[in-house]
Amino acid sequence: MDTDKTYHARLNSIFEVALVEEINKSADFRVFNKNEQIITEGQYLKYLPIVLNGSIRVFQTYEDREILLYYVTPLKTCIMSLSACLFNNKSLSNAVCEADTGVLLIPSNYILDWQKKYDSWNRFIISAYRDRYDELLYSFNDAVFKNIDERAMAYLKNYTEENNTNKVPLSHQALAHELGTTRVVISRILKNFELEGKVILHRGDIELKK
Amino acid sequence: MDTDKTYHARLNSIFEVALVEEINKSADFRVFNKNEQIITEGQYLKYLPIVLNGSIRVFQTYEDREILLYYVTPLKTCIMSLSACLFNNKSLSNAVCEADTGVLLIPSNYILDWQKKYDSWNRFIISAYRDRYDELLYSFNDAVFKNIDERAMAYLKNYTEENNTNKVPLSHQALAHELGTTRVVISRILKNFELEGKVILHRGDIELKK
DNA sequence: GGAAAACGGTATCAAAAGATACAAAGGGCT
DNA sequence: AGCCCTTTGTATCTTTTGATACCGTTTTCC
Repeated sequence: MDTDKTYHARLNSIFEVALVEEINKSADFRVFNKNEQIITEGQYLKYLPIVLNGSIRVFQTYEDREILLYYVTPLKTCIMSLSACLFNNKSLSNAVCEADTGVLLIPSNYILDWQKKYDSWNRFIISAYRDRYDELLYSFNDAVFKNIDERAMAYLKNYTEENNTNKVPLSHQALAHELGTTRVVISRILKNFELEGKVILHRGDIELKK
Repeated sequence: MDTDKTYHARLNSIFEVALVEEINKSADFRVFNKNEQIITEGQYLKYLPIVLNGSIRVFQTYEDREILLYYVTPLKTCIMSLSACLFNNKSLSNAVCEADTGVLLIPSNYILDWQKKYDSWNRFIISAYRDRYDELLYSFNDAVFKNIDERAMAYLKNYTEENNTNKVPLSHQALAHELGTTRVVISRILKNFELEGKVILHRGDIELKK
């Protein structure tokens, strides 16, 4: 768990000093447990969450299906919450912790306030939207123009690069879910990758060979 | 073409009075011709466009393919331009007029300025991002979870509802492009729709039956 | 230890979608 | 009228993906 110090240092790396002070004054810090549901569809929100450590999975449900939107990782916020807060709408999505997660809760009335006072807050908010949009656009293009095996390999490569490892700790089922397909399809593809010498399969994780 | 009056009335419907005055003082109004390219990939932007009439198609190119992002319609802005302006990055997309189009050009230095002064501007900017995100999310889910015939029908229905007509003025080729597939596939699907009595096909447009 | 759940392998069949090729019709232009 | 380009119709073949079923192994939990 974070000490107060590292948590300050982190905020200072993206916000101006005066804003960090305001945050410390006005925001609550809360820790949620792994698998705890923070937000449920239909709920009104009074706080904008900023993750300090851990990770939150954000998804919608549609016709019994869970539609993964994104993960909120440290120093990021959740644009679905932002939209809901700002326009005082019901949340359209759910948020569940992937791990024990420390979150700053910004009371929603400060959002527009800070927009008016702090450039760094403005950039933070806009970047949040922009980054999610780019991410989604990328996924969309992949989904429309690429085959699943390419998408799967891209996912594996991306994961290993971002997390600086060569093992992706997902079951076939979980990977299928990430890509919006079914377990059998993923098993088939991964087996082919293994035969081609591109990966080594273990129970519960996939090892990417160089 | 718009007179000054209707153009004022339009801005007043979304912005506070003081902001409309600032816009009139600081922004350029320009008219572009149909098929004129306003923005090219790689270009730096000094202005944020707000469309007053007409329509702008925004797209990226990737491996010889044109990837349609969205259309900018009246009283909307272009979030790709916004991102480029705000972070002083090269534009990642192209913008071409679909029709003769009147555009307000906001010098980029005013964007953050107005964020600090006007609630309505804040909401305008955030809504712009939110709406595009929602739009793209919707398309993404369709692409991943639905068959092309469903997507095609959804497109037709959506078009006729939004434009209050029962004819969609697109060639099969153009519709294929909208949905990221090929002409033959669309022709096949539309022919089926016709046999099922759902549409009537004409050269250059598709008529949706009730 | 034993039952239940999660995980992974694999075969078979069906459906969806893409690729290619060719023909015919419509519409504009000289 | 004659030419050309765009649009549409359609057949054939292949590839990709999904659906279902069944089995064996590993893990988890009482």
